[in-house]
Amino acid sequence: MAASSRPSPGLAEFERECRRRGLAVTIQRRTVFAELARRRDHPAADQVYEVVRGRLPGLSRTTVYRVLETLVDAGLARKVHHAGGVARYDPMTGRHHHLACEACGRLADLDDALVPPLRLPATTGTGFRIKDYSVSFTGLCPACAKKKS
Amino acid sequence: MAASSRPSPGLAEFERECRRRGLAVTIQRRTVFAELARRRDHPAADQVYEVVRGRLPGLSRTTVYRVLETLVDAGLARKVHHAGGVARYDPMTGRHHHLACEACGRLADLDDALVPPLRLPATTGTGFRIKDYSVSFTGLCPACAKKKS
DNA sequence: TTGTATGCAAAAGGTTTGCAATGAT
DNA sequence: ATCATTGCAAACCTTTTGCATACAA
Repeated sequence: MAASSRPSPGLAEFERECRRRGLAVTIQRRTVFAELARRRDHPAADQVYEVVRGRLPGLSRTTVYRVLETLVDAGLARKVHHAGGVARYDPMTGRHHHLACEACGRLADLDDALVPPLRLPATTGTGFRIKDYSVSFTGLCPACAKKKS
Repeated sequence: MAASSRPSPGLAEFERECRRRGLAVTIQRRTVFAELARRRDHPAADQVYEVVRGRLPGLSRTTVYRVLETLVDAGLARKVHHAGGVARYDPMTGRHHHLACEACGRLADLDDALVPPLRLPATTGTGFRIKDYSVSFTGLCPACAKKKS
């Protein structure tokens, strides 16, 4: 389906970016990155931890938090804050948008190609320098829409 | 300036809504509401607490959290989650958008009239039922833009 | 008077930090 | 060999919860 067609950066790009920044390519970083890149559901740090620890016994939760933060700093991931107060991570790709279910909090991606392009408001009167944008569509996910009808 | 022209619900509307829902109109609720309605910077619960306690000595932080949640349930405020992981509150009004500074986390409102209307993506292929949307413009606030140049 | 709302204190997440040990370069 | 990274445990911060008291209706 269109909303999940968005490509994510591969391991090759990950290693290149680490080297470029002088970051050690550790097994923890590689595995966390691979798991995040694979997913389309904006996992929270803890969700990544639960999966990756299966492959890396002895992995520390702290490390997952630190690696995710490192990925954000390196421009390989984004940190997003939606309902619930927990930070969620999004593999970095081009502009894309979100569908947020107001009933259950589920979050899905929406490809930019499906959203009519938006002219950036030229002058906001605030002196704000706009670089990009992202649209949050709110409504009901299929499961919750079904429940309500 | 245009971005701050958005009106917010007044005390009258607040009291009417409380009565309609059988909520007691307490001094705490009135004062927290008034403070939130006054502000355009999406304060966190703690920021509201720090101000309101000045007017209401003995006010409990817990109460501020509870009152804000009540306002959200009553449709008088919105809870928004942007950078930082702390919940921030927005006096409820019509559709509006946000300017988020990616350097300092500052958040400002942007009136819907300044953003070209967006046709909702009709079929997303996901079965999602879209009801509304909000655009987050990211970039640099005036202060941070200045620092970087 | 009756039941809701508040205040306090303690608990409950999620996330960060200090420090010694480990591992990548 | 050297410095960054990891793991552990404890600290931190925001938010929530239980319960007795106070207050609006």
